[in-house]
Amino acid sequence: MGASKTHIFSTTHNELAQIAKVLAHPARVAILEYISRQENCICNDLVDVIGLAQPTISQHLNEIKKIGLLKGTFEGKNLCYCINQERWEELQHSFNAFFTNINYNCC
Amino acid sequence: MGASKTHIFSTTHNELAQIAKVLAHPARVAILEYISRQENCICNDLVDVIGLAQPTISQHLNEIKKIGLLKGTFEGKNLCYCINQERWEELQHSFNAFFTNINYNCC
DNA sequence: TATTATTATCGTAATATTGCAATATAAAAT
DNA sequence: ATTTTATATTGCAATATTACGATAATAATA
Repeated sequence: MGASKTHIFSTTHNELAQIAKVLAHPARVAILEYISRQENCICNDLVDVIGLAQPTISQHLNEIKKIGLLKGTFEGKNLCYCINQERWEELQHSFNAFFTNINYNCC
Repeated sequence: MGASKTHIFSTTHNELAQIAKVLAHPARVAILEYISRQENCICNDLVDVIGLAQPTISQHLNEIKKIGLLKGTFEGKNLCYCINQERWEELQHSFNAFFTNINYNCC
C-alpha cells in the first residue's frame, strides 16, 4: 500500500515518530538552529541562508509549526519566527525518556 | 524534483536528520522498545507483536541496522537482535546536544 | 492608491517510503 | 534427504515527501 499503519501503534510511539519526522530533514534541522541563533528574530533571510526556494522554506516552516515548535509574531513588515521554549523542552524530555528507557539485556 | 538536497547541508545536520528518519516511524520505535525489553533476546515474535507482515518487519529492522543500532548474533535457530549500546548512547548524546544548544532569544 | 517586500498557497513533477505477496535462503529437526 | 521454521530479498502498487514556478495574500512605504 504505502501509507503508515499508524492505528496499530500506541499514541506514545506515534507521537515520538511524528516529532522525529520533523527533525528527519536537514533543512528543518538547519532552520531550527538558525532561528535559535538570531538575536533579533528577523528571519526573512532564511531563503538565502538555507539555499532552498522560498516556497520550500515556507513548507518546512509549516512542518515545524505543526508540532508546536514555532511561535510567530510580526515586527514591522517581517514575520518573526521564534522557537517555542516550552514545547521545545517538552520534546527534549520525550526523546530523553525514550533514549534512557531502553535497556541492554543481552549480547 | 522531490529528492532532498543533502549536499547543501552540513554533515552534522545531515547525520542528525538521518538518525531522526529512522525514529520517524512508529513501527521502528516500537521495535526498538520491544527488543530492549526482551531478556533472552529472542526476537522472532516481532511479527506477531508489532502486527505487520514479515517482510515489512525485516525492512524496518534493516533501516535500524543501517545506522548501527543493532547487533545480531545467532542463538540456536533464531537470529538474535540486540541493541548496540555504544551506538545508542552516541545517538542519545547527539540528540541531547542538539536540543540543549538551541537558545531562545526572542518573543 | 500604486509600489515594493515578504510570506503563503496552488499545481505539478520527481523521488522516497511503506507495505505485502511471492519467493529465496539458511539452519535446525525429523 | 526432506520437512519445518525463521529471516531476507524481489517486485510492485499505493501513498508521502520534497522541491519549485506561478500566483495570491498581506502589510509597509512612497
